Amino acid sequence: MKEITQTKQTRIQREKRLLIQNAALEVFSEFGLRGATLDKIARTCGLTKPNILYYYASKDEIYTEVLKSLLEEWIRPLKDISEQGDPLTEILQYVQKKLIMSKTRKQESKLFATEILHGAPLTQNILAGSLKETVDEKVKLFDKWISEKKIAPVDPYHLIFSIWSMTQHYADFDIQVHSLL
Amino acid sequence: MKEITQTKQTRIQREKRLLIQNAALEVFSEFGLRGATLDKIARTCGLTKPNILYYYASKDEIYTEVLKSLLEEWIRPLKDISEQGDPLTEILQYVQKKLIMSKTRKQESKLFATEILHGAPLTQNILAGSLKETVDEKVKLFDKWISEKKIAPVDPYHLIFSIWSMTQHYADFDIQVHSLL
DNA sequence: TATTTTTTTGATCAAATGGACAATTATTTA
DNA sequence: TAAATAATTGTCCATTTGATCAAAAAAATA
Repeated sequence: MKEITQTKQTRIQREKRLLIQNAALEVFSEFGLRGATLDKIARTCGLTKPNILYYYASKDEIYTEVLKSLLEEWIRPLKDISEQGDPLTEILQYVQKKLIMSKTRKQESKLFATEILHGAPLTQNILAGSLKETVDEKVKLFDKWISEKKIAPVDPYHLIFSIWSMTQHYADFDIQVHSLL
Repeated sequence: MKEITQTKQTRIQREKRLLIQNAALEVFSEFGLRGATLDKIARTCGLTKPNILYYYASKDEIYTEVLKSLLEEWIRPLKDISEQGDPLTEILQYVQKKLIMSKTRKQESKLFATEILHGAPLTQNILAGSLKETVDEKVKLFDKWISEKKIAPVDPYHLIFSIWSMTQHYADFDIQVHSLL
């Protein structure tokens, strides 16, 4: 199991990697990248530290993987944005979906928030990397809407980014916001 | 300089402590509590590590101190809230002031954001500790307004907390929000 | 200026931590 | 079932890092 580029994963590999990812999400979201330790992750998922490093080359690789699947999940509802619909309605619908996700997935939300607060270099890498194709399609659509003056002229990446951060925020401070208004 | 409870500080102590605090704010806001190292703080302010530990007992103490002065600064405009004025107007005025602070003090803003994301146990300690008296007065006023049904029945601490987090958020995502709207 | 006090630093320590590796065990596959 | 492959773990290592301390240097004080 040296090559990650292997096409086939064994059953055990799938299971254990998922186990590690879940534990890592929990630990990273609570302690941050630097505060999280391999020992904590290991303890959380009931594996040994070397065993974890058998599945992932490094702590950073685990973090990247977790963040990647987080972004993949968050990008998924983006696909539903339709060129046919009204731009504002379509975007608001996406916001709505994202809002629900933020509420039900607090840990992911928190991890992402920490990430953007620290400059989010990793997020941008992933967006420009493995998720590029997925995002590019909608970015084009946003650009089209912009050129047609249907929405304000913003960097589409920033637009997606903003939606994420804003919905995340409302989710995090859900209770306070509600009790206030 | 063993006793921190000393009433008199020397000129050097005042200078160096401030120097350390500024460096610490910079490093903590960029790397977080656990990501920040004494070496980084030392390098940033041009002192040696043991020298820093001559002024502060521990890394945690530096962090607490930085957060404390941050909270002190943020609480200051709270005092201007007047019992005579209209509750909503008064609170909104405070929000306005806080918003300006968030914009001009990005580092503090970021540090606080990281803090609340991680549950903010330290913030609550400080609020309930050394800043208690300062806050208590306004908390009473909020409670009064609540009993008079002039504002919604919320925990006043939560109210202050909410204002901080919300204004901080708008400050952090200033550019995106502006380009969006 | 002599003495005392404060400040600074080089050397060092212990604990934590990411990671390596060989040996062992479990699982697949032929 | 035997051989090969995959998975697991105990042990160990190097580095980082928070913290200590005694000795030296600087500053304040008498």
